[in-house]
Amino acid sequence: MPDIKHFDPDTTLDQVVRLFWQRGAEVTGIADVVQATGLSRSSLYATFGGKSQLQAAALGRYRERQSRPVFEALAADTRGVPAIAAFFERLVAARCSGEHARWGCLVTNTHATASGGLPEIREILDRHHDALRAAMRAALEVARTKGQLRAGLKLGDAAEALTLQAYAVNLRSRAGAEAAVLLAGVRAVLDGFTTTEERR
Amino acid sequence: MPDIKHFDPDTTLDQVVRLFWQRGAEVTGIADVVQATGLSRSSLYATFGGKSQLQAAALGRYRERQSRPVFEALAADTRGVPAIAAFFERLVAARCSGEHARWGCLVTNTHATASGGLPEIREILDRHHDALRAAMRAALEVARTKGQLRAGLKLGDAAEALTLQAYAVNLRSRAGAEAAVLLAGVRAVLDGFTTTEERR
DNA sequence: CCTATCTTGGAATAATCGTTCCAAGATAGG
DNA sequence: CCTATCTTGGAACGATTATTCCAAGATAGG
Repeated sequence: MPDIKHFDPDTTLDQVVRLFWQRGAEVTGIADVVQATGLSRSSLYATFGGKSQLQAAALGRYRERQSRPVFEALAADTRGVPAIAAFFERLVAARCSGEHARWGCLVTNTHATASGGLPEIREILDRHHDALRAAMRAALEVARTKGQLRAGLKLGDAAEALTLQAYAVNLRSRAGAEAAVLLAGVRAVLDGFTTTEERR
Repeated sequence: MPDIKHFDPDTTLDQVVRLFWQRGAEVTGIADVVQATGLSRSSLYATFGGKSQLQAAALGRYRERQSRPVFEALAADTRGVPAIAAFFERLVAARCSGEHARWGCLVTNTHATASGGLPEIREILDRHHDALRAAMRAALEVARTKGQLRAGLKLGDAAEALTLQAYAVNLRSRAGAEAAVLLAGVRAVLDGFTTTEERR
């Protein structure tokens, strides 16, 4: 009997992600969302609830669409250290050029905002962190079996270090850092983890 | 002939720094500043100008009071690698415990906000980055003369990597990361830069 | 076609945003 | 003490904030 939605909530959420990602969720008003999506306040609130819920939904969508594919690609890449290197090369490229250049990472940005203090949001941040560290560790474990890693390296600590490095790349890229500089920093960390003959 | 200020702009700016640092500058309103400092809007605007200028002033004050002493201590510490280790130990301690626990770093946080896009602010961010990297490099150069660093390590790249690592520590600490985890990550990076016998 | 039920557009809400303005108060040189 | 000049308190500004509400529109089962 009832009416159905006159829009697609999925594509709407994608538009919201772009908005929050580029400008920042805190400074993006509902009016901006209304204008960008073209739909009315009623539909917006009926579908997503308040702004904080919209923010959480956008963050989840970002992880799903942007982060997860890359994390899975890293975990599935069986090359070891070159897999990690490739991850960072693609990361730096995405952060410094293309349509999302200078946008940083929505998850990373959220860490620094007031919304990052909300328990609901912080749980997402932690899940994101665990996911990236796990993918890093998986790649490192492959690297170890291939003898690419220096003796005595703790894989958990190394995975944490590389994950932190990724955050910093996201952060500095937003301020306009050069790709070559970021890549050189990452490479220095990675080289420190590998055996001498494995570096290139 | 004229009247003089009935308050001390210096202590006022310190209070503003605390406010912007803890809560975030974007979500902190002028009303909050008025309440925290106890002075009126008139005095605030007459002394500091608008909010964006107040933000820039607070950022500069933060660098002066919080960052500079620590950076100088790092650059002046002649122990080499232990100096860098000590820097990070104090950093993690300051970020995870004490009165500023979970506040992160005002400069790091600003990277992720919309204000970080303003040319005036971005220049401060870049100066901060250069200052920390220079201090790191100075410590690394001492370390090299002491034979603490592994052969082939590029000091500039290593300094950049450590600087990035510091940003990430600031970021993750705000989301409640554990000190031990952060320290283990940092230590992994640093160990990768040092000679085998120098690690501990 | 009718009607129950949802959706939609858009007005209206109260609160808060950064900023401005002015009269009243305070100060120090003459 | 007087007065020129700055500072201060606080009201007021229009714009924007997130959110609510309701009548009008749209849909699909009966």
